[in-house]
Amino acid sequence: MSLSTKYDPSAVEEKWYQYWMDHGFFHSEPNPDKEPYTIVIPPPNVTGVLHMGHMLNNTIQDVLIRKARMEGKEACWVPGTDHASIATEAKVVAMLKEKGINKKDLTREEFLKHAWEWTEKYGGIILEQLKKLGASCDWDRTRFTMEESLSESVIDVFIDLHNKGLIYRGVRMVNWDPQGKTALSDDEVIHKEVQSKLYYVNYKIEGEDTFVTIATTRPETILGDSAICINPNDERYAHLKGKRALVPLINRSIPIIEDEYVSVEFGTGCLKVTPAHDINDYELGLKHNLESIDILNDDGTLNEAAQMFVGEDRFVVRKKIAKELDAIGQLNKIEDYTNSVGFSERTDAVIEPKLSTQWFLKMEDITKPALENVMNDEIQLIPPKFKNTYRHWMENVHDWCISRQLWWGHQIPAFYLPNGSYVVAKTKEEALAKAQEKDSSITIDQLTQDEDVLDTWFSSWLWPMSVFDGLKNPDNEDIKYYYPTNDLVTAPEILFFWVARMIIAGYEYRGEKPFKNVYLTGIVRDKQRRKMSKSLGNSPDPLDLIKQYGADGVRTGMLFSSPAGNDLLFDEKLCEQGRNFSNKIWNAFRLVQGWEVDKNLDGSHNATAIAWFKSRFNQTLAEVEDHFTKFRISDALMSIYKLIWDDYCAWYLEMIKPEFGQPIDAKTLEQTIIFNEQLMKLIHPFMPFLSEELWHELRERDEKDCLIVADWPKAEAIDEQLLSDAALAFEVVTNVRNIRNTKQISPKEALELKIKSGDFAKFENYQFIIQKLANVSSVAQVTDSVEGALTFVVKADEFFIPVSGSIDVEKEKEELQKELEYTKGFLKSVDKKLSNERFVNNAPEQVVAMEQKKKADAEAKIKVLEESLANLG
RNA sequence: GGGCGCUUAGCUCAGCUGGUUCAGAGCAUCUCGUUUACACCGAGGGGGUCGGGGGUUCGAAUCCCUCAGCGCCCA
Repeated sequence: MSLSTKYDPSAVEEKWYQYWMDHGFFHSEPNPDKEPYTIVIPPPNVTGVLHMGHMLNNTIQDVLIRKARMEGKEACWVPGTDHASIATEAKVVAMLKEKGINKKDLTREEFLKHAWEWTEKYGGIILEQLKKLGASCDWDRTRFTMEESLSESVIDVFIDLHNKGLIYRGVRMVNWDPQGKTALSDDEVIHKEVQSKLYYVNYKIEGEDTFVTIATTRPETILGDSAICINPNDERYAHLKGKRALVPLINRSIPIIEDEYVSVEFGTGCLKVTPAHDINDYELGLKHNLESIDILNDDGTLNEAAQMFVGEDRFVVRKKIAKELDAIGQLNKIEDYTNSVGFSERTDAVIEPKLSTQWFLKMEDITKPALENVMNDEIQLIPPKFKNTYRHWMENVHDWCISRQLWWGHQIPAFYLPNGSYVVAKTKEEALAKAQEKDSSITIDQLTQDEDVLDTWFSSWLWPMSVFDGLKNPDNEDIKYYYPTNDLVTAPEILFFWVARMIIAGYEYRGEKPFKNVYLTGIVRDKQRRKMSKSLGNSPDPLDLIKQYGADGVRTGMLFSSPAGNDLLFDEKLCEQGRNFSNKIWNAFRLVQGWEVDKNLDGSHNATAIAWFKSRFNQTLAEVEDHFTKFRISDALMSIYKLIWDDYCAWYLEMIKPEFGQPIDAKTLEQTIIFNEQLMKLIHPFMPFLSEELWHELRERDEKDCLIVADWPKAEAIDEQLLSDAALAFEVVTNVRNIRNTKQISPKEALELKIKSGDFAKFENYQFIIQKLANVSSVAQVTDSVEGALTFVVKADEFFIPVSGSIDVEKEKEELQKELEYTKGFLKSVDKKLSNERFVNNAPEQVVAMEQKKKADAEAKIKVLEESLANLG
């Protein structure tokens, strides 16, 4: 045997991936004779490198697409990347900074040139890494959200929605990063518990000589106060109703308003309201019609509106103002206090809630079909528990803030006229025409385009359509054939950001869902349940893992424990298990490959083994299909794992294996090779490389005869009787092995087996198998108990193994007695059920019949056990 | 504070609309084994009052209530 005892993935993975690519097996074209099966990849960020989350996500997609391809569908997996405005811009800014270039010193065009260079250099890395994993994407269809065609679609959609009156400009509180000078989305803000101080400040009541004390963590915002708020039910402050107070230091007169929002317990139970600098205060401000006084510049320094400390940083001012308040006797006290403060994910600056004008999309009506069609399962979320979460979000949806203060992205196609009004148009020329309708004297130089870009999600929500050019060219062959796509595999974290919005866009622009099923994977965590992250350094490098365990090993490792929607606690041991499995398959192949054929041999003794495995295979195949329809990918893998390891290797191959060095008959070998091929088909979606390698080792093949495009097996009839008879025979084998183990009899020592059974015929087909697997020299029927033998009982049959030495009669009796007692106890419980009239009357017939069978079996067994005991004396 | 979800063997998890798929799987563990495909292996074994309590039912891991612990989302 020339092949190594260990499977070496590195030798085959590269080879087959290249082969598949060279032969165009990943490529798909619309084919009316075939059913389409489409997946669009959740486009990873161009800034990204492959992490464990991608590994899981893309392994699942590859499993689905490979299975569909084998099933004869026109399988199309569209890959691509996402331009990721904020992340990419931050990377490029940092890169420029290292080169000593400040973004501020660049024009927009200059900056974008750098950004494109960066993207071209690094943007494709993650897709290259996916190839190592084995991802069978149609690389000819690779898309990028910023490429021309997709960008045009984004702009068209903006214009269209604006024309429909769904896009508007409005003021909103955003998370402002004063260092990055941009608004951040909520998920780019990291909240940390911080040790800070609670300042108790006295506000003078206007026209009186009294004070009211208010606690705040941010005394610098006092300068932007526009009201004081008390709880109308708070009797302590009832005397303040309808009065006014004076803002300390600047003596601005502000109203004292009443709102139940104020917590009576917190602080002093009295709240200062700064609508421009706190989201809750902003809401209060809207409700009570208060003035918003924005006292901060974009860089976090105070502006003219603050009247004091103009140009100084917010944190410097915080200290100074405390001193000043103290000096004039209006600082009551300072307490230590722990609160949650938001920090920018990118710059680590403290986030400033800030009012600004942004673009919004009205969500109320446009979301209706998206909600309805998930609720009625037209689109299925897997697992379905996410339906609730989805509904909750959709029913409470806020308008979508779609503008970002960045340059990298799709620039908003709005053009401002000198008078501050604006027109929305695809180009500056079109904008001019529209502007001139308003004012014929406008020239093109007087138009300025909005500086901001659109939220990245505003392009990725079109992804399932735009990758097929379905927006610009809605009747093209691709979109008609591939849309709606079949399955989307993504993380629950972006159910709203992305999935929901794709559904919205799908119905808005094609009147049709973008996909049928949404498979939500879990988050990959480490053994301590911590999310894997770069900053924690707890994530293994996927490419290292692939080197160590092989792509097949890592793929199966990821899938061994990843039920839909549940987090995956990653452990390298899982990859090790995957690698061991690869090796097991490899060695099973080595065994078969090493057999010589003797054409004169009669293999009829293997007929039972072959028939059994056939049924077992089909039984498992049915199970696997069932798991797949429910997206139980882990379970499908586990079924195949057990079929290969337990049924094929441990049972089947052991049954048919010739004596060492002996040849095998042609028929058995051929059948075994067929089985091996069938198994490679089943495992191929999970372990594409090893299975393809063995596919070609098992037989000489034509150039295009590859497993990746082989036919997926079709389930055939299962012989249930055969399977249950075999299970019985296996139980006999296990019992004999167990006796060897407990009695310390060497596996090399052949034993005799005598069976006392009312139905010996059922063992006849299995005689050969039992002999071989249990190392039994003969299987014989007896009518009487055998003296001086070890015994065991299976069902109602008694088995004897005569042994040469003396046997410990007492110990044998003890064991039989134990089993007898257990069976009697079992019978008692069954009897109890059956004697319960209400059970017999109410339970379904089937259940009652089952109980009656249990009773009969138990009684038969008891009889045999009692006889055995009697025989032992 | 509002909403959703989880708790089953040492670990990770199955267990659909109550009844042989009912107490399961994989891993880990223990015993034995350098047999001739594989020690990245083989054979065999042990291990759980299904988070606690209560209820509905002939029958509950499964349905209802309640308590405890944990997690996530929104504010």
